[in-house]
Amino acid sequence: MPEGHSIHRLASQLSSVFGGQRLAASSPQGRFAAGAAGLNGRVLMGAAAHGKQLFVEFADAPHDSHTPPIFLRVHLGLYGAWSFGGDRSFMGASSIGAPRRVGEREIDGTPDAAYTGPPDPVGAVRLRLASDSGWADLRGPTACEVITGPERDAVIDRLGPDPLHDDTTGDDAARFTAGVRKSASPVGLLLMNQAVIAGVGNIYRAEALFRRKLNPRLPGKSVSAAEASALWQDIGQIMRDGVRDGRIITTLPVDRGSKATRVKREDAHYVYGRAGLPCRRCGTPVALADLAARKLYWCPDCQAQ
DNA sequence: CGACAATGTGTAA
DNA sequence: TACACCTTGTCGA
Repeated sequence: MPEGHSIHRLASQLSSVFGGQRLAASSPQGRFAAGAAGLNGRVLMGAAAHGKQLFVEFADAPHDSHTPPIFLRVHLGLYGAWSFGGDRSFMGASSIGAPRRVGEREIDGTPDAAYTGPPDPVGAVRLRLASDSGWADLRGPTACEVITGPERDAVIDRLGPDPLHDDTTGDDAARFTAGVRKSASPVGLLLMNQAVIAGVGNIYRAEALFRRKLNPRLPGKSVSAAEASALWQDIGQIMRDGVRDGRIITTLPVDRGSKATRVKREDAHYVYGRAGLPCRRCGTPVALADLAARKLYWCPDCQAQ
């Protein structure tokens, strides 16, 4: 799926194109008809991400402080995606979510100079949001529901710290470090556990462990506090890069085959999706194994321990 | 056209 | 550990 960086981009996009506006909501596919009816005609107040969870806040009126807000909770799962279109105010990504091919960039949008309204829905559109100036279509989410504020808080409480949130006090880093070091589970599993760290998926898992030279099978309790902290910092850096770029690029320029400014798809990662290909650092073939029903990639030499 | 894989998670056994 | 979920694109027959 879209890992945490894509969900943060989505939250920004939804806030910037729909914030403060009264929206029409519908479910062309029909599977979210009741939920869409509950959102229809409400004002989108803002959107926020926690890990891979997206929360969109709706109010009855722009400055209504009497009626409690309601929240749309969306989890894209493995293949969910949003697409956008509209006039100049819809500049930015036109598609965020599951890519056509692994490593593909999220697609840049071109504004429609003479926007007259949303197109006929293509495929299975679970939810369509539309303002006077544009539209957003949601396809294939694992979760799509309307919930209350306390229900949203309960979802967030079950999640670990999100490395894309500001961590000015260091509390989040400390929570992550403690979560790793108290567990006998392999660190490669812990990074995929959203209660330990929210937003990391299979690509960031593989790439962060390579960059820190950590063996994915190393038990969490064997990771030093200093190394856990460095891992947290590095994940934060590569995920912030992902938010900026709209794609996951974890290689340093020195480790890429091409010197081109535009990073080629095949040069974007160290180990993810590179089973059998030579490691960019040492030339050893990248290994592949199944771990908890997910593909695990690592360099047996660079990540020997 | 069918089979299959894909940045994921929840449930049952 | 398996598979259900349920969407899209790709690849092979």
